[in-house]
Amino acid sequence: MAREIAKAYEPQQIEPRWAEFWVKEALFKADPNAPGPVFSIVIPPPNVTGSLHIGHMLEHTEIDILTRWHRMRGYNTLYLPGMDHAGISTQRVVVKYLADQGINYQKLGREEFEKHVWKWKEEAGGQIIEQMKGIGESCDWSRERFTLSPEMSRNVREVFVRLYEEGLIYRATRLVNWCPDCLTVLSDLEVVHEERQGHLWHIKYPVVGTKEFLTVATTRPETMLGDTAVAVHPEDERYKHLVGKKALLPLMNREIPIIADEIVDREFGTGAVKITPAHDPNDFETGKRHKLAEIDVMTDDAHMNANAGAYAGMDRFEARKKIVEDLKTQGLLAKITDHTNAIGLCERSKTVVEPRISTQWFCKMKDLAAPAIKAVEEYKPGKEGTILIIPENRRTEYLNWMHNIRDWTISRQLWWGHRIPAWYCKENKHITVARETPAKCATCGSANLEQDPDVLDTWFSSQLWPFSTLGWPEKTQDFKTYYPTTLMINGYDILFFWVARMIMMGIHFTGKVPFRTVYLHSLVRTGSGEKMSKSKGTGLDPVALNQQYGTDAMRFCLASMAAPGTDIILSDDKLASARNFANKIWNAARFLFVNLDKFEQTGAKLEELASPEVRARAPYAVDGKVPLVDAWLFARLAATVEMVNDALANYRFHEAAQSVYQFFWGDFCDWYIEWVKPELQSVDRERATVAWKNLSAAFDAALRLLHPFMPFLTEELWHQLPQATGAKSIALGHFPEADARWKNPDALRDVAQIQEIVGALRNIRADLKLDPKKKVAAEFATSETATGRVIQTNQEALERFAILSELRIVPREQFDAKNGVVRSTATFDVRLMYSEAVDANVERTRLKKEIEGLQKAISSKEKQLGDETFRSRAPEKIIKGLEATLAQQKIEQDKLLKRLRDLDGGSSQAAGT
RNA sequence: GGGCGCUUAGCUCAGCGGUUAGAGCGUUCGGUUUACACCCGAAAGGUCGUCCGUUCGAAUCGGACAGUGCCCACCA
Repeated sequence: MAREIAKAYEPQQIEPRWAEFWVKEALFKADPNAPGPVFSIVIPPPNVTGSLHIGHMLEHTEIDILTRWHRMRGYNTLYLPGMDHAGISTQRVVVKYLADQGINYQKLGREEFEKHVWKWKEEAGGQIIEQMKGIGESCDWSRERFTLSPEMSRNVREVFVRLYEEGLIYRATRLVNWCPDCLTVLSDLEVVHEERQGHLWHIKYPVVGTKEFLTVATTRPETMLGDTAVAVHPEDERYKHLVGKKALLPLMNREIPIIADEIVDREFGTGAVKITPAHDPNDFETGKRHKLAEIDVMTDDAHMNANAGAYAGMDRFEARKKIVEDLKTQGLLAKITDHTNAIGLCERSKTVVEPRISTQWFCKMKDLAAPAIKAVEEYKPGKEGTILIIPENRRTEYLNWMHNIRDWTISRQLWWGHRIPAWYCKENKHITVARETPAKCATCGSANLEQDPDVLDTWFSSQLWPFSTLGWPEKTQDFKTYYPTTLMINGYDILFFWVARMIMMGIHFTGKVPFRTVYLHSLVRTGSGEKMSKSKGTGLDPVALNQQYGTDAMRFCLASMAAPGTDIILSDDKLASARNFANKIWNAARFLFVNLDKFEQTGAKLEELASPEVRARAPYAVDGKVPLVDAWLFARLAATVEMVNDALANYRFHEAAQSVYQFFWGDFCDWYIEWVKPELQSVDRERATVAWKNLSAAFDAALRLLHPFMPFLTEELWHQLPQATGAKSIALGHFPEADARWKNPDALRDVAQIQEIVGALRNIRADLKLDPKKKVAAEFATSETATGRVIQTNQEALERFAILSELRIVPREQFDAKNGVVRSTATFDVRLMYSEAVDANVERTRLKKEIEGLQKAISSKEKQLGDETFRSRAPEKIIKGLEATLAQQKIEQDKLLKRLRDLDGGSSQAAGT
């Protein structure tokens, strides 16, 4: 069969086929009863509204690399996919979607709206799952989960009720973060702070019964309408006489007390502060201490309400302007100064958050946090119940945050989400919290019940993800086998939102940590270092880039940049480089297949040359001896496998990627393939057969090594290798092992020596600008007998690589360093016998530079070795190493100096000047 | 206000106590070698931000400073 294979790798032609194949064949379906050690990972569920962005691409690449790698090494592997219902985000998206069609969601009513969201989810949502399938993630699609499915709802209610019964969930009236745009309360984490240039307005409050004014400074004049006191520091001499008196609140003409409280900072502003308990967290506390009234002056959507007198109905910022104007008119505005402060914005809508008094549900965190802190603090490798967080600095961040954790506002004034399982009786407002809708009030027995209209924070259900997706609270086989999960990979931006809470809930409800290791990956940033964002137009679309460069190239590129702890800046350059690598692999395969066709034409049976069994027995020998380059390649392969295994075990994706890149391109293509070309075409069929067997075995191993990084390309090419029946996918095959048979330090050393000699000769040729086709003779001498033998037995390859007409090996003492162009190292001398005029000046400059470099190295070593303290304190190994290198460098330098002298001696002749 | 990073070749970044500091891209030179110009060969290019310290030895550890980025934080 002649293999038709495109000249350049075209991922677009290939990827969809395998993506479909992997899904259709349910290739990655996990079996909890399968043998082997377990590797389980649950996906950080992407938002149902989302499409794949570059951050997912990185995260999923890392997850999928590790998943495929484990699976190929015989682990019982589960990669569980799913999505998050993403309360606020989704509700916002669908509200807008409806509004675009002229539908007001509030008029629709709750039930109708929910139906619309589900419908929207079926039609437009979940795009990301299709995209994940398209990029070939090796998930078990039969276990796909959704945080708002009936099973998850049951779990959420279970958890809520238990926490309520344990007193860890409670209802209270507090000052909370209110988003006037989303019309819901937010948790502290959902408020993002931003430094803004603002002002400090100094406002004069007349003191009742005197001619005095008390001037307060505020950043938010509009809230003064709700002031219920003015506070000064009890020790402040300036104001002591006013404490106990009353101030007349400007614009409202309401008398409010002047109180003393230690919270006031005498240094800040005027040292007097207006107290607005309903609109400021500090003031709220102060108000409680002094039993002040709380006057809310705003509506849900941040307009002034009836309590705001003349300003009622105005937007809060308009009101601010108007109030400042009015104060100015009345002569009560003392001054305005510049002031920068960090204001809180809603994470979703970027609206300025309004602190507001509200009755909400909270989760008490301190007790839940304690064991979760312990699990991380007491981490030791292999110690049950402890968790490793990588990188290290995130571990510290986690612990700091956990030690200072505060209660979590879990209710949301939304319709999309898990409805709070609490009912109130209309008569007495008693609370009944229950798993199933109750028939009557648990306290008074009233049947007149009304469910709490609110839903839970999205993260309340996501925090249950690692166990709720595996069948909890039932002890299913999945749960028994796959929980605790092995690993959690996600971005450090949701360490507190999600990871911390999963750890707390996992421990609390299952008695076990939810995962053994957390690896927090980098964020992908724009060229200017900002976090990529679609709204700012700074995002890169991975789907388009995958289309352009190929998913494998994208994966490889991200992996090769994913050094732990540093963020990634992606660029076209790097993607192109990865794409070139894919193409390189493709073309190496083409080379292989061309040979394969040639072999078939000779009547050979491919199965006898390269069936999996044949491949597994490589490397093959000629006359009882494995050819040097084959031994070398397999030794390099073993070393690479070890590096990759070690790197991936430590989440060092960039090192793993770099190793396979170097192996495939540098070792396999540049040296091995070039080396064996003549053997493959050898008329000696036996010789050619061995070369073919070793080549195809090496290629097969390389494909398997590459597979976790580049699944599509490797799957495609692997299927074109001669297969025994029943081999379904490379993904189910074995990852290469660093086989003891492959390890071969001698071969590594010998080929390195040859590479060095070839390098020296090529360097001469390039210096002389020799015609690359012109074959020239060379002379070689060495003091090492082993090297001499290696050169002799590999003379043909050496001549080919250095384009020599012949390579003469001479005894050391017969080596003529005076003619031609010479390169020397401590162990060998090599001379290109090129008689035409050599520019002596160029040669002299090169020699001088090299000698200078050597001299620097020699001097520093001599100095160090001459130092008695160094000799007495440095380890033996270092000293011996230094001495050995020094000796080599001296030999080399002597040779170079001698040549420089020779050159100077005959310079006028050679240079022709 | 606290905390955490980063500063290494023109660019983007690895390396994080030991011998002449690496990669990719870019640059220069030379190539139509029948797998690949998404290629092959060669080369140039760095006092590892500055200063001080620890050490026999520092790009690597500690401190200060200067730039730069991020996270946390209820001083109006």
